[in-house]
Amino acid sequence: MSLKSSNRSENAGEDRGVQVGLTAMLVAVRDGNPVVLTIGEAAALPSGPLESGHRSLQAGLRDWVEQQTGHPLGYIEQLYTFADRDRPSDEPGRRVSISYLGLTREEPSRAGASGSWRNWYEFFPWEDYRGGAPEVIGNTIVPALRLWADAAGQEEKRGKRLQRAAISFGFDGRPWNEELTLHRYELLYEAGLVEEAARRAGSKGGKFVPGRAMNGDYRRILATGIARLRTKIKYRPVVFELMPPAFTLLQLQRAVEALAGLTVHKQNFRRLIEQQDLVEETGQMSSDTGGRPAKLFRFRHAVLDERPIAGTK
Amino acid sequence: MSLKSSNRSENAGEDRGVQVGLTAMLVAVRDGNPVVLTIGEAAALPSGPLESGHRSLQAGLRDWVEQQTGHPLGYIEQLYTFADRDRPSDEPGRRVSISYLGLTREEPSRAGASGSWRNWYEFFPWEDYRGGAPEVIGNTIVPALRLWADAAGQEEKRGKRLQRAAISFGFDGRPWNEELTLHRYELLYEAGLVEEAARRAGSKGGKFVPGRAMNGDYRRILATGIARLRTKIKYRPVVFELMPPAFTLLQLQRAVEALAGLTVHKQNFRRLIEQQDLVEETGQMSSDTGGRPAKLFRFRHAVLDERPIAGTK
DNA sequence: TGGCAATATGCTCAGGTTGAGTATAATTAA
DNA sequence: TTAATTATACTCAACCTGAGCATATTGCCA
Repeated sequence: MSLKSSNRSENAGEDRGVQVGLTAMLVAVRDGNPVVLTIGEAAALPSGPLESGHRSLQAGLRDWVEQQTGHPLGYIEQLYTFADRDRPSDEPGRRVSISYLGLTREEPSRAGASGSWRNWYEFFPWEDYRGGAPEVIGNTIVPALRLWADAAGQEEKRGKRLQRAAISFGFDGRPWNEELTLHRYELLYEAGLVEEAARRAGSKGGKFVPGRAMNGDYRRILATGIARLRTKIKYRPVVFELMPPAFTLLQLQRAVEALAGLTVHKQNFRRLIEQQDLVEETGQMSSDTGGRPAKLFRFRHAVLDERPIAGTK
Repeated sequence: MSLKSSNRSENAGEDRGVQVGLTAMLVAVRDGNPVVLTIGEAAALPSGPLESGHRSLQAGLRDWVEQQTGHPLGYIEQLYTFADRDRPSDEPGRRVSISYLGLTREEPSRAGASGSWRNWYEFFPWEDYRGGAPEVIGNTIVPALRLWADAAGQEEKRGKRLQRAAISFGFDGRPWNEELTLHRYELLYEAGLVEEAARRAGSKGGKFVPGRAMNGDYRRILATGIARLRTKIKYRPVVFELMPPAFTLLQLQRAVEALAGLTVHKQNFRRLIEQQDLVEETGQMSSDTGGRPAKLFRFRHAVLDERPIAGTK
């Protein structure tokens, strides 16, 4: 491989190495809402550099999250790796971030715990369809995206922009697709409708769509995680990572709805869960339903061994 | 964040930075078989370090692949990032690898092209179900996995191992699931049935399952890419990245079958493709079918803009 | 005490999707 | 001329899915 050595001379930067950062999006469900663990006024996610003392990427991540939030990590999976796009080019070295999605039962915070749990719809108000189409879409987003489409020079480009916007946000007769969270955020970013985009462009101006902005790429990581989770609950029983040991079917349904940002048909939901043998009765009943008492169920952990696909779809 | 500074003193290694490697699994379909681009006697994949001259991760990857193989990259997507597990702990610094999947129409190699295209079933002979269950599964793999299960101490552990093996490889009455490629490779690795596992453990011995081994984690990356592709063709029209500009429906079907390692029902396949409007007639006919001439089709690129989900399932 | 609101739970049904097959057409090679 | 090979149209039963109706238990309140 003579190529390597010939190339090396041109790029002195290589020897300096690269800063590798680990970032976690930690999710729980609280009071029927999806929440994420944030630090620093909800503008950042728990994160820190990969160090030589870390035995693995996941071990490093656990280290940082526990140090910064006092919260232990349960189920985690890798989301995406990217080179920071907000990094000024004159800085020495560069930064690569590896992001992870973690699921947990949100327990009462322990000694030394810090950070705050935020409803993820604070960051993405347009993603919550549980009460029907969010008003922000019709009031603000669609008009703004129409303006953005009109700003395209040629007619053809205008049509493409409009079509993409309509598919992403479900207007002009198109259906809402809850899995497109990342597409939607990227579209808003491209259209300059989120603060992060203006920040990067250097321009402070513009009118932004509602929704709390974050530092760097953090909100993008959230969007990636939401999209991943919304896809994954359909074919893997990951919701149960977010549930207490015993729960009613309605509680389970509410958790799924919280993540998906959609309501589902109650009877069909129960049919789905039961015919897949995802749960078993504990024998107990819950009486604090506000109506007829409900059976309590627990997750059948054996399904993890029994079948490669099983979920809430 | 006082935590950071307090931590930094304990880990001098952090300042040295980390070597970040970029690795590509480049896929094409040739003569109805899936092929991957390898270098160095088919024991490695095109790869190289991220350098400061690279504007992005993808740009860096393109650089290395073009230098090492002379082949330009088309469609690419990120696969997974991992810290090398074969790295001796006494080496300074550490290495992080970011792997990508690339799809291309395999064109006649250009000037300066090197590397060789290999049928991916050379590396995973047990993954090709197109001619029915591969003999290697019944002859070699199942018996070896039964021995491995028996070697478990307790009865309960033995049962779990056997169940996992049966699910992965589709025996004991369980169906074959072509998407479990990565699970299968990891199971064989855990059972010590692939050369890479023995290499890592230091032991040279053991009898291995047929299939060409590779250096480092390369075969694991291949397994990840195959699994990703087999999942993805079902809901995104990525097969067309691998097809020539015009093709018959049977050629398209053969490409899908090559990737999935399965045969499909011809009439139903056509129904699926046509009712999704994935293709349009070119008006030409192909006469070298060996039978009745077939209409030639091209991919309707507009579907990429029209719908978020569309594929061969 | 009786009615109402809220929830739980069982069942039906129409429409669409899917897997598998039959039937027929148009070529080439022997 | 026949057989082999591929293309293409159509059918059908089984299953899955979305939507709704009906009834059962509870707490709360007038």
